[in-house]
Amino acid sequence: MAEDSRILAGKRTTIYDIARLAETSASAVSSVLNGSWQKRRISKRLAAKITEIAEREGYSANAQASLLRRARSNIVGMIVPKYDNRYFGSIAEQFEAISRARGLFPVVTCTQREPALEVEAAKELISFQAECLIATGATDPDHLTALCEAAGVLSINLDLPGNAAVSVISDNYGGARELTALILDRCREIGYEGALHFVGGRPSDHNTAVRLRGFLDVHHARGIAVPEDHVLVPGYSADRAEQAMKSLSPRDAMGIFVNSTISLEGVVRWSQGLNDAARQRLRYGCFDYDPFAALLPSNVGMVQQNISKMLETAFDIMDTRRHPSEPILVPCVLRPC
Amino acid sequence: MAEDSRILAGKRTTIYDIARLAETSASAVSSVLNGSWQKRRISKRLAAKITEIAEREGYSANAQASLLRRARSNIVGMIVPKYDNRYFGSIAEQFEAISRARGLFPVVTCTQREPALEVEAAKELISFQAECLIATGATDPDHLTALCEAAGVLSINLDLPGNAAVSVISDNYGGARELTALILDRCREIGYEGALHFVGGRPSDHNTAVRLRGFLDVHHARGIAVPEDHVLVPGYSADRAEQAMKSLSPRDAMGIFVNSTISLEGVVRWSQGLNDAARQRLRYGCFDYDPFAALLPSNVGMVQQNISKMLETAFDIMDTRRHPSEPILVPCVLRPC
DNA sequence: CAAGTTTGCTCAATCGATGGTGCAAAGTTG
DNA sequence: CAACTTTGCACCATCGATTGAGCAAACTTG
Repeated sequence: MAEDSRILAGKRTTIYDIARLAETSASAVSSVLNGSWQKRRISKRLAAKITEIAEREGYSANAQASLLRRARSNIVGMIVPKYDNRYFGSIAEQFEAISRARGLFPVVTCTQREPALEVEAAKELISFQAECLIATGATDPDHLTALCEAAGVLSINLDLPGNAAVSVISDNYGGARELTALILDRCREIGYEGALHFVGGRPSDHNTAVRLRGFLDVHHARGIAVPEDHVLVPGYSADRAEQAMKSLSPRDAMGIFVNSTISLEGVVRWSQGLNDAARQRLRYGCFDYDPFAALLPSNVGMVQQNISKMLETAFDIMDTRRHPSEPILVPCVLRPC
Repeated sequence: MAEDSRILAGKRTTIYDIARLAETSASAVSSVLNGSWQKRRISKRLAAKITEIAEREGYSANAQASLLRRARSNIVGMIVPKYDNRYFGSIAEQFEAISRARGLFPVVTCTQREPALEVEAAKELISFQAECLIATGATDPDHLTALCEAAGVLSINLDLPGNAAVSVISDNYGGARELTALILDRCREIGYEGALHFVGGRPSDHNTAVRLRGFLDVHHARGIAVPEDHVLVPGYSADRAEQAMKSLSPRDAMGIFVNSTISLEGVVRWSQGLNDAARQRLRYGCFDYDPFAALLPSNVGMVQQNISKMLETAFDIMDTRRHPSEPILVPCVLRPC
C-alpha cells in the first residue's frame, strides 16, 4: 500500500513519490493529475498507470505549491458579520454554491461586526491570494477596499455600500417605505393612528439611515409627526433593543418598525413582559425575514431581501469588472404576515 | 509610492521587491516581516527600515509560498451542513472565534447535507494542507475520516458520530427523554394523554435514531403505546415535514416531538392551516433552539445543545490527540417555553 | 594586538507543482 | 531510405517565503 517510509516521516505523498512508483517523471505525473496530459501528449497508457497509482496511494495535490506556481488562484473570499440570522446565513450558503458551480474555491469568514476582525480577515484572504473579496455588511468597507486595491484584489461591497468599490445593496428606502405603510395601515385597524417607533440599527450605518428616511417620509406623507424619542438605534443587538424598549414609558397602543431580526429578538423579549391588553394593541413589522418570527401574532409583515439577485449581480461584476460608481439597488419583497 | 513596473505587470509585491528597495537581502526582509528577525540577529535599524518600506508598498505576504515552505499550516477546516439555523450557525461562529484566538486559520464550508459535496469539500481542505478537519453533521463521516487518514489529517466528528474517528456529540438520548416528558406533561394539562408524534430527521441518521429511542422509552415508561404511524421521519426539510403533517388524519388534540428547527418550520406552517380549536389543543416541543420559535404559543420547550462545551472538547482533542473510541457525550439544556 | 566572541547580514537550498523547451523514437512521405 | 513530422516523454527553471550555514566586520578579552 502506501509507502511506509513516507508514513513514518509524517509527510504527504508528492508527485515525485508517484513518479518514482510509476517509473516516470514528475512533470508527467503533474500533467496527468491536473488534466493537462492530452495537451502535453502523454499516452493514455501512462496516464492510466499514473492515475491508478495516485489513487492507490491516496495522493492529494498540495494546493499551496500548485497555487504558488499558477497565475490564478480561483479563491474567492467573503466576509460576513454573523451567522445568527437567515439573511447572512443564506448569503453565505448561496455564495458558496455559486462559487463552486463556477469552479472557484469560496472562503467565507464571519467577523462579528468588529472592524478589527474585518481588517484581519481581509488581510488574511488577500494573503491567501484571493482574487476577489466580497465585503458583506462591513462596518468600514472603504478600508477593506483600500487593502484590496493595494494587492490588486477586486473588492465588492454587499449589503452595505462603500465609496471606493462597487456596491450591491437592497433598495432599503423602497422596502422601508412599504413596510412603514403596512404597519401604519395595520395600526389603524386597531384604532391607533399615531407615529410608529423605529427600533434597531445604528445611526452611523448607511442602511439604518436610509431605512429611517423611508420611515420618516411615509409618516410625513401621511401628515404624522414623528417625535424624536420614537427613533431608537442602539445598534444591532437583541439586548440593547430590549433595553431600549424597556426604557420607554408604557403606552396604550403602539406600532414598531423593527430594523433587523436581531433587534426583533429584543423587541419580542420585551413584549413578553407586557400584559395581555397591551400586547393586543401592539403591532410591528421587521426589515429582514425569519420564518418563525413571521408567525408571531403581533407581526404584520417582514421585508425579505433578494439575496439571489444580489449575488448574481455581484458575480456579474466579477466577470465583467464593470465598475459603476453608484450602488446597484436590488428591490426587496414585502411579505405580509 | 508603489513601484509602477509592478503595478503595470499586475503582480504583487514580494520580499525581493522590498529587498531591492531597502538595499538588503530577501532573507532579511522575510525574517523581519514574519517576526523572526531577533532570532536571526537583524539590527533594529534595518528592521525598522524594512517594516516601513513594506508598509508603504502595501506588502502582503504570499501565504501559499509561506505555507509551502513551513511545516505546519495552522489551517483548520470545518464542514457544516447548513447555515439556516442557530445551531450550525453558532457552531461555525464559535469555531472561527476559537480558532482565531489560537492563532489558527479557520476555513468553514457548508455542504448542504450532500454526501458528494462533503467529500469534495474535505478533499479541498486536505489539499490546502488543513491540519484538522471537523466534520459537523456529516452524512458519511467515516468516508471523510478515511480521506483524512490517508493524508495524515486529524479528523473529528461533531454532532453526528462516526466509527473511524473521535466523535463529540450531544447527549441526544437524555435530551430527547427530557423533552418528551415535558411535552407529555403539557399535553396532560390540556387533557390529552395519548402518544405524541415524532416528526423530522431521517431513519438512517444516528441522532434521529437515538432521539427516537429516548422518545419511545419515555412513552413506554409511562405505559403509553406509540403507534407506528406516529413516527414521521421524512428527512431534515421543512417542506417534507409539512407534507408529512398534512398526510395525517385530523385529530382532536395532539402533541409533537419535533426533531430539528428546520422540521419545526414545516410543522408550524402546517399548524397555520388548522382551525382555532385544533390549534388550542396542539402542543409541541423541538430538539434544537430558536429564539423566535421559542415564543410560538403551542411551543412548550426546546432543547438547546451545548455548543461551547462541544467545541471546547473538540479543540481539547486537537491538542492532546486523545482518541477515545466511544463518542463523547455533552449534555443538553432543556429550555421550557 | 592576537585570539576569540558577538553582531549583522547574505547565500543558496528547499518546499511541490507547473509548463516551456528539448530530444529521442516512431511514423510518414516522396 | 533520406528527410521530415508526429508522438511521448524528461529536464529544469520558476513561483515566493523560509532557514541552515557561512562569513566579514565589530567588539571583547587577556
